[in-house]
Amino acid sequence: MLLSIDPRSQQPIYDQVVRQIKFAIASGVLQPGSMIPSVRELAKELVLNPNTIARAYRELQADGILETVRGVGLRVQSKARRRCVNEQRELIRARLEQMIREASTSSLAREEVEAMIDRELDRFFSPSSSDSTRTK
Amino acid sequence: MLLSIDPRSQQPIYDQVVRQIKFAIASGVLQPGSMIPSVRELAKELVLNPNTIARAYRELQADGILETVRGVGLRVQSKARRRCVNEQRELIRARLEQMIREASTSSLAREEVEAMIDRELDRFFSPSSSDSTRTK
Amino acid sequence: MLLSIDPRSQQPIYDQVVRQIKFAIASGVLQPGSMIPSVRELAKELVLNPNTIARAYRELQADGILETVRGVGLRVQSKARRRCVNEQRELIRARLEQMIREASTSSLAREEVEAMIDRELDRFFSPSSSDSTRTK
Amino acid sequence: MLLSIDPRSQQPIYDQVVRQIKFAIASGVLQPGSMIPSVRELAKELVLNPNTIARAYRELQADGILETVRGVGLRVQSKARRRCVNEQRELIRARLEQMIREASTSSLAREEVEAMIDRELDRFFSPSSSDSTRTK
DNA sequence: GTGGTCTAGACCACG
DNA sequence: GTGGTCTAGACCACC
Repeated sequence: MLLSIDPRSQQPIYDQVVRQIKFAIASGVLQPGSMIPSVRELAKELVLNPNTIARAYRELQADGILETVRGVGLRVQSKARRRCVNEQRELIRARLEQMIREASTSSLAREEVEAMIDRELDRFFSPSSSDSTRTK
Repeated sequence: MLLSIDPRSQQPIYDQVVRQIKFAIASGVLQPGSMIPSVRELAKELVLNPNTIARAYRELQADGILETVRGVGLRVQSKARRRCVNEQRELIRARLEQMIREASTSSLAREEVEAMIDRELDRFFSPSSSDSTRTK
Repeated sequence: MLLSIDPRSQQPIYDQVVRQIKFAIASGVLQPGSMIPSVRELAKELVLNPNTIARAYRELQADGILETVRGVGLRVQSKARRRCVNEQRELIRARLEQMIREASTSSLAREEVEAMIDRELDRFFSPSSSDSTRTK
Repeated sequence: MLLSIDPRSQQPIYDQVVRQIKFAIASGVLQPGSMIPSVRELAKELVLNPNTIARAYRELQADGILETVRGVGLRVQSKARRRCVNEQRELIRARLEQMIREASTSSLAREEVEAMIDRELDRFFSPSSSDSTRTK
C-alpha cells in the first residue's frame, strides 16, 4: 500500500486515504478480490490515527468499494474497479468544470486557457501520437 | 456588487466573498481607486452577518487588495488589479495541474482527457476562431 | 503651515495634526503669540475634513497650547513653547523606553541594539563633535 | 505560556497575543515543532473570549508562524524562529527610526538624545563589559 | 478533545 | 455614517 498522505493539505486525511485507495483500484494496482491491510497495520505504516483509517474504510464500505470478510478483514469488491473508474472520471470532470468556469469569468482569453492546458498536459502525459500541440 | 453566495458550499462564505471580489477586480468590474460597499450594506444585501463580511474585507486588506480610508470606508488599492489577475491565473493553473495530475495517474488516456477538456471549454467559452476542436 | 499628513498611517489624522503643530512650536517654526490658520483654511490646504482639523484644534486648546481670540481665531499661547518641548521630550523618552524594553526581552544582545542605535543616529543627526562612534 | 495582556492598552488584545507569542518564539521560550496551548485553554487562562485567541492564532498562521495539526491543535512551524527574530529586529529598527527622526526634528541636541538612550539601555540591559557610558 | 465558521449584538474611534 | 474590536454562544469537521 503505497499511499502518499500530506497532513498539511486542506483535504481531510481520511479523504486522502479514501481517494488514493480508489485510485489504486481504478489503475489496477489493487485488484478486486484482494485483501487490504488492517486498520492498525495501515495506521502504523502511515503514522496516522487508527480512527482516521477506520473512517476511511467505513466510507469505502458505504461506497460499495470494500466488503467485510468476517473474522478476516476487508476485501476489494468484485465490481469495485468499474465504480472507481467512473467515480474518478466524474471527479476529474467536476474539477475541470469548476476550473473552466472560473477561467471563463476571468480576464483570461480562451487561447490563454488552452495554452495553459496544453502545457500541463505535456507535463503529465507523454505526448499523444500526433497532437501534442494544437493546429491553428 | 453582484455576488452569488452559496451558503451550502464547503467553501467558507467569507472566502467566497473574498474570491468573488478579487474576480470582480481582475475582470475590471471593480476599478482600483473606487470604494466598495460598506460592511453593513453588503451584509444586508447578501443577508449575512456583518462580521462575516468584515472578515472577508480584512483578508482583502491583508492581501493588499483593499485599503481603509478611515471614517469613510474601504477602497480598492491601485495595484489591486494586477495582483488579482496574477492570483487568479495562478489559482486556475494550480487547479489545472491538480486535475491533470490526477487524470494522468488514472486509467484515462490522454485523448479522453482532451475530449473532456474540449467539451467543457465549449460549454463556457464561445468557440475560438478556428480551433473549437482538435485536429487528430 | 507645512504639515505632512499621511492618511494611510495608523495614527489618527487629527493626532498627526496635533503633534505636528506641537513640533512646529517646539522647534520655533510657530511662534507664541502668532495666529494659526482657520479650521476651514487648513482643512482646504491639507484636503482634510474640517471636523478633523476642528478636533485637532480642540485638543490643542485643551492642552493649553492654543487659545481663542474671540471673533478673530486661535493663537499660540505664550507658554506653549516650553510645554511643547517638554511634551516632545517625554514622548521621545516613552518611545525609547518601549523600544528598549522590547529589545531587552528579545534575542538581541546589547551590543547589537547599540549598533542599530548608532546607525540611526548617524542617519538623522549630523555627527556630534567627537563621538559619532563609541569607543570600545 | 506566560503572556501579560493589558486590556486597557490601545493595542488590540489579539495583537498583543500575536506579538508576545512571536517574542516567545524569537527568544527560544517556544520551540519550533512544539504545540501551543489550545484556543480554549489560553482563553480561559487569560480570561478572554476564545474568539479573540482564535483570531490571534489565525494571524500567526497567515504569517507562517503556526500551522494546524488537524484534530490535534496548533504547532510552531520549523522556520518560525528565524522569521520571528527577523520580524522583531525589523520592528525594533522601525521604532528606533521613528523615534530618532522625531528627536532630530525636535529641539533636542544629539547629545541629549544619546544621554536618554544610555539611561534607558542601562535600565533594561545589564551594563555591557566596558561601555556603559560613552566617552566624550 | 481540537480548530474553524457563523451569527448576534455591544462598544469604540474616526471623519 | 464608516471600520475595528470584543464578547457570547452555537454548530461543524476532524482526529
